[in-house]
Amino acid sequence: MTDTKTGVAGTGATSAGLLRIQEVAAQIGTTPRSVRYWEELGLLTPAARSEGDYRLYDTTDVERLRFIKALRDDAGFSLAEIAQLLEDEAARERGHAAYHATTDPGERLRILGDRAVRFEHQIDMLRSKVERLQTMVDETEARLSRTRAKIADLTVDAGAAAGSEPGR
Amino acid sequence: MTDTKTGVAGTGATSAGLLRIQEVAAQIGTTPRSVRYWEELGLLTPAARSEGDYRLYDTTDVERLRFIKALRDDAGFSLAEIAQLLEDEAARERGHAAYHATTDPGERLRILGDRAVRFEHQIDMLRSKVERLQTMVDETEARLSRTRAKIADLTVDAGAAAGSEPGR
DNA sequence: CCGTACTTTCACGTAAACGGCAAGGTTGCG
DNA sequence: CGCAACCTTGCCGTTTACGTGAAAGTACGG
Repeated sequence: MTDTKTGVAGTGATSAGLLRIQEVAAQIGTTPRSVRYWEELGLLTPAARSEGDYRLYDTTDVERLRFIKALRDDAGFSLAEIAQLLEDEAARERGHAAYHATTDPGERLRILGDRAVRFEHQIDMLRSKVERLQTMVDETEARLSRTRAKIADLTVDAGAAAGSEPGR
Repeated sequence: MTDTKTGVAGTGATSAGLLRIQEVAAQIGTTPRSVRYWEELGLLTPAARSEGDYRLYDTTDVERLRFIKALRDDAGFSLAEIAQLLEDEAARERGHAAYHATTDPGERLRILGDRAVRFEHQIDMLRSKVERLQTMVDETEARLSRTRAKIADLTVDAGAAAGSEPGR
């Protein structure tokens, strides 16, 4: 029962922990077409290809795809904006390779510093969106409060006497 | 200098506090075309037309348009979703008229209750989006922390001796 | 080795959300 | 009343983010 992905034919991934496009698409809740399109826009690179040129994805790819989807669905960023944010991520990945390529502590510190700056940038973008959204929530809650106040007034009026018009 | 909107010809609005499409568009930061399109989708109704069929907007219209824009830009909702949320708002407006049309406290309570429910619905939608966004912020912050920890380690290493590889 | 399901690239189709233009009517200062 | 600037309703064009085949290759259990 742990084998949800195999379906009918194929073990899913050739032999390693690599998945084919349909499976990753299903895992993150999208379609193979979208994943290919995202790749076409430079949002990710399949990490590997099979003998017959099948796209093969590893866990970091899946994470990345999930992040993309979240940025699109939850944050409402356009793929172009996401491309900006992931240009950062891509640089980070390349930085990861460079990081292990060097032993120079100074170089490593520079790479890590860059990475931190990129994260801070992402956080800023997300936070500003959270704040604006929160403002909308607050405003709507204020309206709700006013409506509830009116309801309370009316309820009291109904319970007691029917005098003059209250908040008008 | 307080007359930013008039431009060259016209007082902007015929005589009352009503504005023409270009001015409201400018005020909320969009184009007349978009405003007309939003109207076409049923997101709002111009509230008034001039003698020559010019669209005329009042302050509540502007508020509504601002809300629409915020939902689109900040919350990232599609116009279709906004239409859903504003179907509520539209009902609210109609409810407003109905509210003043009746004197029956029971009827008024029902109308206010409906309004409150609509607001709650809107708040729920916005809040769930805030939460998902906040999760993304948290995750990114976690990564930032880890990166900073690495930096600290490296800095200590550099300041002291170069022993074995730390967190690896 | 065979059949079926999955995958590839190419290409065209589409819904959403407008942009832009045309042809004609409106406003309103001068 | 004249004319510049703005508005109206079409209507077609464009960008984004995919959907949907078509034609051909691949993976693999039987």
